[in-house]
Amino acid sequence: MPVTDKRARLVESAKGLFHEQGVLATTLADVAARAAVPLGNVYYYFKTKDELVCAVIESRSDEVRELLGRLDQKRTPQTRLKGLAEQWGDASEDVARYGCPIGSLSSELDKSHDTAWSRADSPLAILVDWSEAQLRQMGRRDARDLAFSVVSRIQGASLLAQDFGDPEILVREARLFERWVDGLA
Amino acid sequence: MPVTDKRARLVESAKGLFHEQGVLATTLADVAARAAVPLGNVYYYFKTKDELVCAVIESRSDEVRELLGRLDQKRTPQTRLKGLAEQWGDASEDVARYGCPIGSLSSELDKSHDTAWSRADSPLAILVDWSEAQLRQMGRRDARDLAFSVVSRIQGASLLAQDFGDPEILVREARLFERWVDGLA
DNA sequence: GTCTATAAGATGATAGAC
DNA sequence: GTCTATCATCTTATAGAC
Repeated sequence: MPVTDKRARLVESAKGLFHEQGVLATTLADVAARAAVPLGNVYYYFKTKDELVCAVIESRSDEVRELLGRLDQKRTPQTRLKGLAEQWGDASEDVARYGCPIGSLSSELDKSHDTAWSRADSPLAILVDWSEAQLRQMGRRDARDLAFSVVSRIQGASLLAQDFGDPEILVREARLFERWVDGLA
Repeated sequence: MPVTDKRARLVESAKGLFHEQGVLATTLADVAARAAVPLGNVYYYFKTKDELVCAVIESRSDEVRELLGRLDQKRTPQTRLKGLAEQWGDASEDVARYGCPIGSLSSELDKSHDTAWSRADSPLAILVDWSEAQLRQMGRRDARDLAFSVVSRIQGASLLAQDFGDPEILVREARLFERWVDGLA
């Protein structure tokens, strides 16, 4: 399974289309077309559509880890947590149009019990674990519960922003979130 | 378009299957089978699959209005809001398995821009409006923003409970939510 | 109103030439 | 490694008998 340019292009294409249209609504012909790869050639890189889905999940997880790595540069756990919410606020236009790239992906895939994608390394789980670490550094005993709360609010706000088609919902919730973090001390 | 027993059975069947498998993953053959109605007969009641989807959305909206009507019996806006979160806590097993029936439905349909279902009467919008009314009765100037926060938290927790396959996440978030409502006063 | 049979089109996947 | 052509299947939707 060589890592060629075409393979990367296919994953990138699928990532975008899965976000915009959903996984089930996206055909391999769509993916191939956007990547400028002939349909039949897709099967050289991915034996099945499920395999392509797995590759997309992995890629999303990598993105999340990269983002968290950048946030880790910030000095305090409080600013790091606020930086997380800020990220969704910055992407609010995109999220309002198509939903959160990782939330909507997880939501759709969790329905099909194809155990191909294990829950262990879900992108959402990475976010929760990281948030828990920040809250623990802040001395919170209930770090785990609060971590779920953190990701909950971001994901819920993303869903509403999408449903109402209004990016401002996400921006306002990010602001409320910042105040909440300040209140934790 | 007569309202027969069969029509009701088809809507009920679709409602369940859309929740368990998603809208796109559910075929009209599935819906017909669960409703014990021959496939061809489905088209007497619904000209297209989209029409059936609209009927399901309407039915979900009715369910929400019914729930909120029951909660309106409670004495204070605080207990009414807590009653809302309690509802999701009670259904946590189901939500952890298949996601929130209205959240996952909205999330999936918001991707397909088929304007067949107007955003005006989305079940989520009904929840937000009602929450806003409660918060306004509590004297909050920022009632609208907080209302989005209320529904956000419930929806976000539902998504995480589904992704982690753990109903307790929803129960714990409901508990945190109750404390938050008490702190608003 | 009800149901069977089937048309029409799309989609995942494969065979095999180059 | 790459691509064309195509198969097999599934799914929405319709035609038309009862």
